[in-house]
Amino acid sequence: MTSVRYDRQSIIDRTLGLLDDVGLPDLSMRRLATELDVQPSALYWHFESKQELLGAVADRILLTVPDPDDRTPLMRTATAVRDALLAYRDGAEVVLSTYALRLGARRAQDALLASLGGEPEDADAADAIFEFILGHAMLLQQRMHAHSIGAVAADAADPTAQAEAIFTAGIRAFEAVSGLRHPS
Amino acid sequence: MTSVRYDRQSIIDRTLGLLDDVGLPDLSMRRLATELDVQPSALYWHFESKQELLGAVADRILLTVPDPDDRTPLMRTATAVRDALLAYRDGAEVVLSTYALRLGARRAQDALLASLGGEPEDADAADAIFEFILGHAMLLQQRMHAHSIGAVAADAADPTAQAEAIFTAGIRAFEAVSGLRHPS
DNA sequence: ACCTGAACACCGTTCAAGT
DNA sequence: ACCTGAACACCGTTCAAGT
Repeated sequence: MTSVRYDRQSIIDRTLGLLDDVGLPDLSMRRLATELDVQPSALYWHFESKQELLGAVADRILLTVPDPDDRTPLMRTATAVRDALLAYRDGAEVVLSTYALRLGARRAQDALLASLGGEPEDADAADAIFEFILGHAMLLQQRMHAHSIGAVAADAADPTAQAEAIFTAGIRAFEAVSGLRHPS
Repeated sequence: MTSVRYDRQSIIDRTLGLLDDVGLPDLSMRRLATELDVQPSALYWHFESKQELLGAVADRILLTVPDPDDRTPLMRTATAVRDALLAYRDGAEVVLSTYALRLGARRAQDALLASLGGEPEDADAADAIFEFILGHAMLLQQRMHAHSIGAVAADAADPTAQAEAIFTAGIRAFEAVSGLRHPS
């Protein structure tokens, strides 16, 4: 009967797993505690609040975004950010809803800025691109869920199909602007 | 002691008011019921669920967006959509989180498409713009709240300042693309 | 038609106390 | 240092019953 011990890292891992299984609305501290075979109050030794835990989860989600590199084309970096958000169920909402206090989000913005050429004058554009990707990914995951529970009109097509075209249209617009300003 | 009666419309109005007062995290069916001097269960005669009520609120938030008009410049329409989302506390999150099942969201997309010229080939771009505005507004409201409770670094400036520049950078990118395709 | 009352199965969080 | 046990103040939702 050796009692299991957890550190922040392992709790974050298990939270991500549970998130993928049940989705954000059903991700409760009590349910996570049950999953870890621990009392709910035990979690509060490691994290100050649910918010702080979700913030750490958000940082982890964005950790797979590659390091900034000004030779990576914008479309590639943007796709990497999007895919990081889509890798876990409700990932975009987790990042979006804990964003304000996040430091880890800078990682994504830095990568996008590097892909734009790294000029400080493009910082606003990089932020705008990140905001577009976040909105896009959250809406897509919303629709995927609505589609999976059949809460949507029967004529509704698979949401991922059109999403790709919208994503491309969005990123291309930013590419164009960046290309105009820095003609190669 | 005449008992007050409510219809969906008046409940939606009061919900919007309560949302503005307490924010989405504290907007509960029980609290709303107390506000209306009614039992919580009474709300379920008018609305199937909290989700459905919030969906109706989301539709109402977007109702102030002007009717589609292809003579309205994109920046003007985009600003109208953004301002509708910012008009109530956590408005962007309410719209974003109930979007999938919404019909009312088409209103905003239609207005944006009209401002792009109304060509069907620009539908993806119009959707992308809407996604950008949603992401932008939600992030901004997040930051505004974090700023107001002082949950953010002391060196952090007022979030609305930079937001305007980011918003402009985003919409301009889409303007440019539309301009390239339909030269006047 | 519209609402009350009571219940069911949950929440996040705190805090003394244990080991 | 790390966790338990018990409590506090809440949730969304259902449903019989009232008017």
